[in-house]
Amino acid sequence: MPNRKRTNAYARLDESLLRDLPPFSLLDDVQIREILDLARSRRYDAGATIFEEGDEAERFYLLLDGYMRVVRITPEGEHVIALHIPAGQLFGIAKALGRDTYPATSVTAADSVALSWPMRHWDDFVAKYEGFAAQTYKTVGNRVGEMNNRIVEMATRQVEQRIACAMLRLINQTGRKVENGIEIDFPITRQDLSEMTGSTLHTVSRLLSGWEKQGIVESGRKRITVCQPHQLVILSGAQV
Amino acid sequence: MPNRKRTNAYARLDESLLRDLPPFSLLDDVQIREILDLARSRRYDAGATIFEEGDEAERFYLLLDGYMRVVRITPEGEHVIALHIPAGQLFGIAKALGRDTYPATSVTAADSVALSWPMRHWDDFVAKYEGFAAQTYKTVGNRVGEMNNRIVEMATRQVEQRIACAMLRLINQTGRKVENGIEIDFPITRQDLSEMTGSTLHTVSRLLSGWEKQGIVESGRKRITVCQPHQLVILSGAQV
DNA sequence: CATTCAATTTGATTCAGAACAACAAAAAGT
DNA sequence: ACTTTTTGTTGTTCTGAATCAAATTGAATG
Repeated sequence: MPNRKRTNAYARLDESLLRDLPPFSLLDDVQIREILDLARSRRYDAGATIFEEGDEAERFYLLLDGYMRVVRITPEGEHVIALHIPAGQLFGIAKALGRDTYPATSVTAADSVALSWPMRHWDDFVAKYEGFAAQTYKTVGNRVGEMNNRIVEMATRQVEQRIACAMLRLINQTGRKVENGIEIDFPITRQDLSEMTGSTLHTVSRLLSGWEKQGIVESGRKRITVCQPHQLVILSGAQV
Repeated sequence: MPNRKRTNAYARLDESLLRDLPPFSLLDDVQIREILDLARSRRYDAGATIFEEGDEAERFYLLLDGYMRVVRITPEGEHVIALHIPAGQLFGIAKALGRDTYPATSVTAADSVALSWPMRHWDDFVAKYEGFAAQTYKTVGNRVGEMNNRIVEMATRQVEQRIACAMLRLINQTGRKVENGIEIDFPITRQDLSEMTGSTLHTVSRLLSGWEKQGIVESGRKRITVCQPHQLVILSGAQV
């Protein structure tokens, strides 16, 4: 059963929220106010499903805080994490792909806050706001690039390298500097990592144990700290 | 060394070439003439490289005839076929992804003819021609969808299923009805199939031999005919 | 027609990593 | 405090598919 728990947000909607985000970076305060007035803000608990693959694409979203993952589920029920979306990015932008339904499921990986707009405003936004379309192309382009890399990776690298790549991507996107290295800034399980790499939690667990012995990482429950990023880069076969 | 052989085209540029293609389907003959006058037409031998990953994205293309593949090459020199592009579609549309360089290499899989335009016309086209932008989004969206499927496939299916999927995709896109089944309408090697599925030519060869014994396919040098598409669907685990 | 080269087949061997299995430990409920 | 559930570890087995190694077939070339 889909997990759709949500909490209403009490976040104060302030112009400064959007001013520095790429999609709206070229707008003046009046325009930003205009956009904010159309937006709905919501808080989502970690693990909440925002929309599911195949749903009518009714709204598009901007992740203000937290972390999202784009998941696809096979007929057999296996989960594949296609992509991670860090705060500040748009998601659920089906219209930008010429689609009327969401092509994948969106699940929060951490407690998150997102703005959203009815999809009917999409064309207006594209037409009206300087650079919005261009930024959207770029976002889509980057994601296409990432997916492309994933395909190459899956086709040519073995599990250890793929997991190293996945972890490097995560610490690049959400790494938080801590005492003994860089920590992935949201709860992440071995299972998650296996769903990002097309492996099994067992294999991931073994690999992490090995890396821990070598002092490359330090991990606990739903928590991974990379102590020697450089070693991971070497293991990954570079070219992240 | 990149293989860049080309032959100049003598194809007669006729309005009817574009009239029925999605990107230009809503235009009148005057507009189409306009577009054609800006286009360059060229013929490419099978195996020709049209542009390479990382090249300055100087032109965008429309494949009129033939078949293209989008290839990525790893530092180790392994080839991964990311995508096939059938006649009638745009390619090399870096601008649509907000990029200034091509994100992958384009190689013809068969003798082909393509129109192309300088990239500086891109924004004009988007602004000027009704539906061009929308169709572009759709094209991009479809490719994103395909890539997404590839990722899921690689993460969850084993080689036999992946190869079955790849072949089904090919016969859907370019299948030509022949006496005893549907033939892939361009020269394709075991190696090609392995580069589409992240496998090896040996494994592909064995699998095809097996399928041939079962009467599912019939193959020769650079040639594959699917006699029982339905069986392939079953093998693929459906969900192509 | 002989030669060369590319594509394919097939066998033998090896091994990465999945699958299976059991247990441990932490967290969350009751 | 006790049970249940979730998450993680680790051992063992087994197999799919890569790798290694030849041989064969067919097309292209001079």
